[in-house]
Amino acid sequence: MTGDLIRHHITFMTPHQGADPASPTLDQARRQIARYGLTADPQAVLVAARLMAAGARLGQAGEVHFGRFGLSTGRYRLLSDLEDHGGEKSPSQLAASLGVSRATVTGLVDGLEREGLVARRPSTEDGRGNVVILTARGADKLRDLAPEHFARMQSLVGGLSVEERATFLDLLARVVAGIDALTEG
Amino acid sequence: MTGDLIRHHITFMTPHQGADPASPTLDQARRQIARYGLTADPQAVLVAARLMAAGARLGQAGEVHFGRFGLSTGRYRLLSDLEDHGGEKSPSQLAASLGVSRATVTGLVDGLEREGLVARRPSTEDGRGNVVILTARGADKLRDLAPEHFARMQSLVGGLSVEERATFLDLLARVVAGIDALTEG
DNA sequence: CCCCAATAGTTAGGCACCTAAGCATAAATA
DNA sequence: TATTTATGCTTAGGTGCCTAACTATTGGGG
Repeated sequence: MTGDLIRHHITFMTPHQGADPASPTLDQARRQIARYGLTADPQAVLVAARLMAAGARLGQAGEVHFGRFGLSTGRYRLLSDLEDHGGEKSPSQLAASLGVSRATVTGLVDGLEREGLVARRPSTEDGRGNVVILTARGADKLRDLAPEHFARMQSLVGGLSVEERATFLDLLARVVAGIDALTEG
Repeated sequence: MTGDLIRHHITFMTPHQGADPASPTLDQARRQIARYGLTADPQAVLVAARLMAAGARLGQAGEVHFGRFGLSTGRYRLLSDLEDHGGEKSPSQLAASLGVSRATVTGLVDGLEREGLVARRPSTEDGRGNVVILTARGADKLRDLAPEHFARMQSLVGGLSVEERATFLDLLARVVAGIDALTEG
């Protein structure tokens, strides 16, 4: 029962057909810019808006995807990161490599521990530290979901050729580099 | 990375130089695929993983961005959508155009109403319905944040030329179309 | 040697998002 | 017309993410 707490997310998400509600149009961008007499480039604004919308949709789809396995994106990433590092890591290290706060790691580990996929052990080196370890059940879970997981990841970008994927990867990296520009200043 | 919301815990991250924590590498993808003897294309998996990571980072950066104005991404989108439709719309319509559940709209409107940026009025046509209206304060808020908002949106994609942005927009749209493939089946 | 700053982890409070269940009212049907 | 079904919105409960504050331990400087 506890394992299904996340699963219920997958029932919803009626795939919107036709006009994507969360996908802004060039006209919208133009109108919004014109409304206040600004000089921004509508195309640039459109790309940024579409990107943010895509990110949100992708995030939700990711939750649905991992929900199939009784996991969430965050829990999967933690499990996977643990596996990549010999199945043992401190919460602080996990927070750093996952790019989330330590408080978030506490919550993720709480959930995974309830499911028996990881366990906490006191650190032998640091009296204040813990070590999160991947249990046999956790390793099994990763092994079981791997085939479907990777197949679906592939299908996500299946609409692009190898060359297009390379291009996309390059452009995406440069946009990601621009994220700081969005928050700085 | 994403900004001030997360920046602080980077400061106490182990002075680990190197790769962006939340950005997977090709080697990681290869290793994960090899671990279970799968046949997935590492490049495709990498692109998908990077995209999801980018989406998450972008979402967080967006929260930082809108946080500057005392808003959140969801609240801004609701306000903006309202403005685009004459400043008046029902919660159901808002939910549809924002691509979120009606329950989420209830929460967003609750918050915006507390701030005085929107107001609820009973519908004159449907006894069970409400109408959410943009208040003068809400319109002011949108006007005030517009210059900085659009400037930052532009700077997000400032690293790309006009042609590259067009290419990116096209590729992004095709990946978005592949999102359904991720959840279907 | 002791005190205090830095660090590890958790807890508390907040927002956004979800599903499911609860009301109220409207529309459709018997 | 009366009953059933559908729709509009809210509420309850759950998850992930955050910041800030709190506890415990480590370790450096007076």
